[in-house]
Amino acid sequence: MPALKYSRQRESIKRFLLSRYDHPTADTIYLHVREEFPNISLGTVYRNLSLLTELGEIMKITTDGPDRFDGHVEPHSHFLCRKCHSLLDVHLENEGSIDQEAQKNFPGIIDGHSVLYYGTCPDCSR
Amino acid sequence: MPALKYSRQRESIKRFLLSRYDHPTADTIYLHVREEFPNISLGTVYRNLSLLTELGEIMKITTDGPDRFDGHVEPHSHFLCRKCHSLLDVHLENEGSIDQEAQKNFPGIIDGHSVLYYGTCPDCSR
DNA sequence: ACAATAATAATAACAGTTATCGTTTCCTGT
DNA sequence: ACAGGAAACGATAACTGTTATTATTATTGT
Repeated sequence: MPALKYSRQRESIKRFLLSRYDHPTADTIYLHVREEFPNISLGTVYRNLSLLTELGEIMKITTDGPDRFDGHVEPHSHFLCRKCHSLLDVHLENEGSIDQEAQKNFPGIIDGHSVLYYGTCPDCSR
Repeated sequence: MPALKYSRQRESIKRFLLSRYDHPTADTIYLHVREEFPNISLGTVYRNLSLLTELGEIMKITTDGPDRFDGHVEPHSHFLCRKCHSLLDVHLENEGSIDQEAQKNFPGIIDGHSVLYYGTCPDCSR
């Protein structure tokens, strides 16, 4: 693995994700960071999102449609609105014990999980 | 919505999924069904997988990489091996109460969920 | 058997993402 | 401060998985 080297673009991507709670897509991130770095490339955004995900500094959320990214890595779950496709945070009381619970009925080694809820978000349900 | 009309190809796809517990991808399904229908098209496979999913007769599992399909629709969760990418079933004791649990801390309407566990499968952990 | 229409096979188009490659930026040692 | 090496960049091509298009075939109701 090559030595990590600072980049202003990566810094900016991470700052943006930390300021947001709506789990933007790579494209949304690209459009935003472009205001600070007008000729950043979409490839740079993807490369840094992968790198930051590997480093554990951000979290990638795979759903139907494009991947979404979260700068807040404390364990929590997500909710996807079937109508407007907004992705919201859900904080479970037992987030920490989910793996052990499943481990009881499973012969392999469980070291993580992701939970995605579906339904209608507050805005769409009125 | 147009009236549903029988097709032998769709029947075959569903039969295959019911016989399997390894959650094959569209491509795997295509390769298999081709033994019975040598000139079935990959598009036909995708179209029928979407249709069967909408009808609730099968279940689509979105992960990193290609979508995978499950002919067994009783509520249950899944485990993805980080090493060999095999996808296995996990049966939780409280599968039915997961939505209500999360509903306590969430202002929208939750009507479903999907849980994906990560780790090392029995085969890979030795 | 016939007409209506859903489903098909073949293939093009598409979305999201990853890879390539020549140039720029960052870092380290002098 | 400067130079050399390597990581990161921007531009763009390539790739993967999936959906859309269209002319033909299969299914269904009369």
